[in-house]
This record gives sequence, structure tokens and C-alpha cells, in this order.
Amino acid sequence: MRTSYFQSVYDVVSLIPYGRVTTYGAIADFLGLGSARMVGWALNQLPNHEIHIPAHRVVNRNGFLSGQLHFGTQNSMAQRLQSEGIPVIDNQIQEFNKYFWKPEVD
DNA sequence: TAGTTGACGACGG
DNA sequence: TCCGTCGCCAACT
Repeated sequence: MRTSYFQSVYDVVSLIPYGRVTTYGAIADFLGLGSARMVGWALNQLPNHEIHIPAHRVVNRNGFLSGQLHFGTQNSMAQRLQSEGIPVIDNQIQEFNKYFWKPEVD
């Protein structure tokens, strides 16, 4: 049953606008999980049929692509971000604060 | 049933 | 300022 917080995390991630990124902590705080690890765990368990979720837009608080290794190829995550206009250098998002998107009602 | 893991974050020394 | 440790809670073995 996907009534777990997993679905909530997926839903929030899906709300991340094109060309924007957010952090595990921001999602955790928004969902009231109280722990960023919950978000990381949810994405870690991200099933293939949910691959349409823009998980590449979720990075750690430092703007590093901590989950790049979980994508097919190491550069696929950075490549997608750059494709969206987000500068990524050395697996780190440049001007992270500029592209940061908080998962609020918006 | 209990222990370990995990794409993190905050705090203390 | 940098490094190390603890906490968070659910899922997996």
C-alpha cells in the first residue's frame, strides 16, 4: 500500500517546477517528517514505475548532487539539471540559493 | 523480534 | 572554520 509517507514525498518532488531544485530537509520539513533521512529513504526506494518523478531536482542542503550515483549514470543527474538551465559544476549546483525552491503551497 | 541501513541535517568540540 | 557525532524514523535483512 502506498499510503505511506513515500507517496507524499513523491508528490512533493513532482511539484518541483522546471529549472528549480529543493533539498531533502525542505521536503522533510514541509511534510513534517522531522528528518531529512526519511526523504532520502523514500527516494532510495523510488520504484522504476515512479521514475517520472524529477528526483534529480532534489539535492542536499549544500547543493551537492548526493543522489547522482542512484541514477543510471553519474552524469545523468547533473546533465538533466544543466538541461533545465541549472549550472552544475563538480556535482554541485552553482548559485544554489538562486534556484532553490521551497515546497510550499505556491 | 531485533539490529542495521539510509540520496541528510544540526550541533558540539 | 573544519571534523566528528548524534538524531530522525521507516524499511529491510
